[in-house]
Order: sequence, then C-alpha cells, then structure tokens
Amino acid sequence: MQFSSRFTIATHILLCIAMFENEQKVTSNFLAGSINTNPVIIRNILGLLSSAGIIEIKAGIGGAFLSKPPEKITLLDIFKAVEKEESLFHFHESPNPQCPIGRTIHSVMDGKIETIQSAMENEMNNITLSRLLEDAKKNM
Amino acid sequence: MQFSSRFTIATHILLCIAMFENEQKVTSNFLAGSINTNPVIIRNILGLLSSAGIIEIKAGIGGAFLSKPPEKITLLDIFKAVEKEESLFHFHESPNPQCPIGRTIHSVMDGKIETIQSAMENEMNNITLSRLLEDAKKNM
DNA sequence: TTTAGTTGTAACTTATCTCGTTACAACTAA
DNA sequence: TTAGTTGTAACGAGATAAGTTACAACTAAA
Repeated sequence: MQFSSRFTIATHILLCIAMFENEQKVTSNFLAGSINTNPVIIRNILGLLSSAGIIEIKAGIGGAFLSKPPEKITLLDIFKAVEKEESLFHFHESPNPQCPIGRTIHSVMDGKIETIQSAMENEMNNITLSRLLEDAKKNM
Repeated sequence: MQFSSRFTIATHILLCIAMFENEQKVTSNFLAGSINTNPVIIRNILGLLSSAGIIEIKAGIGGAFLSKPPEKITLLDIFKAVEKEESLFHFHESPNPQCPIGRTIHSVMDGKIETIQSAMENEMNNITLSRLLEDAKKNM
C-alpha cells in the first residue's frame, strides 16, 4: 500500500506556481510538461487544490495562483486536499463480540491508531511550501 | 487510500494468540471466528507473521504460538510483516529535468518524506503487544 | 495403518482505485 | 470571432483487496 502520487504531484504543482506565477501563465499544459504526465491528471488535482482553498484558477484565460502566502501552506494542507480518507487504517468491520479480544479490540486499538496518525500529521504540518521553495532554490 | 485491514487483523491475531495459546489450540478457524472472516485470509496473514519471525505455526496438528515475549513485539514489527511497501508515498517517476522544479523536486522532497514516515514508525515502535494485552484485559 | 483436523497454496471472482487517454462543452481575453 | 484554456465525462488497463472453493501435504491420535 502506498499513497497515490497525487500528493507529490500536488506539491510539485504548488512549487511551480510559487516559483513561476509572476513570470508566466501556469497552465495545466505547462505543469504537465514539468511533471511529465497528462494535463487532465493535472486539472483534476488543480480542482482538488482549488476546492481546498489553496489555489485559484482563472477559467477561460487559464493559469493558477496561490490563494495564501507559501508560509501558510503546509504539507498537511496539501495531503488533506488530495487524500480524502479520514483514517489511515482500514479496520476489519465486525469482530466477534463473543470473543474477549473481538469484544475489546476497537477500544484497545482506536486510540493507538489515532496517536500514530497524529504523529505523521504533525510532521507534515511542520513543513511549509515556503521552506520547500527555499530548498528548491538552493539546489537549482 | 488506506492501509489494508491486514494490519489490524494481524494485531487481533497476535492478541488472541497471546491471550489463549496456553489454554487452547489457536487455529485459523478459531481466529477466523473471532475476527469474523475467512480462515484462508487468516492463514495468509499467519504466514506473513511467521515469515517475519513473530510466530511459529505447528503444521499438521495446527496452532500458532508467539516466538518472542509480547514485550518484544511492537506495532511496527507487525506493520512491516504485513505491508511490504518500503516507502509510504508513491513519487511520480520522471519529472522533467529541464524545469527548475522538475530537476530539484526529488532532492527537496525525499528527505521530508523520510522524516514523515519515521515519525509514524517511531510511534508504532513505542507500542508493544504486551501493552495492548494489558489494555484488553482491563476492558474485558 | 487409518483417520480427522489442520496448514499451505493455487485459482477464481468481485469490487475498488490509480493512472492515463480521448473527447467535448463552456469560458474568456484578444 | 477565435485561440487557448478549464471542467468533466467516459473509457481502458493494471494493481490491490477481500473473500471463496478446492485440494495436496502434514501430523497426532485412534
């Protein structure tokens, strides 16, 4: 199991917008060229980022723009925009209540699962688009 | 995207073994009853846990047993036994090296992704089977 | 030696998700 | 009016998940 590439593609998209939005029109075609995929894939992800309030898209004329400063966009924002599942783990639905373990497995595990997911999300929340942009500029 | 239920099922299995191995034979049929699924599903996961050195299975006669004390089995051990993917995130393969972002996206993101995954794994490594067993006994 | 219960595994089905593709209506500045 | 763009529907190929049936191989016990 892996997260879909939507997360890394969305991050790539936002880095491109942050880098180029003042210099040229950042269209789905332009982004598809940088990411090396199909413009429709890009447009779908642009739609998710737009729904999440992270970017704005100019209909007709084209082009995408950040709707917040890059310091206020975190990897967690991006992740939540493109991965809709609320819980990281798929729990088997109907353990047997007649078994002592089946009866208690949820109360034992639910909190732990939440802790694990929070650890991941906190880490994501610490990384901003502006930091990624700085790193990209250093490596250019 | 979610992890498969193999992880929660495997944890459920190990809790059952830890709880019952001295009282009765813990077979795939018994476990399938507690988890409420098919014995073949259970046998496949038992095989993964066995390959990972977490349990031992008696061929022919049947029954599964922990091969380490429950204090030495962590959620991370279980997770790695049943989810074979090395990286949590699927990175888009071939970003365009002619774009400044396409050229640098991997060097910018790879370390961050590793940090995020480590945060999750550290949390998993802190939770042992013996702790889950205690919690289960409290709630029985 | 036979038998009953069990494991290991192959094969198949159904459902869902991902990624890519083609196609086209609707929009907007020039 | 036109060219370029977005939004979206529809489709296909491939992967994965979860469940099911079937059966060979194994082992303790009768």
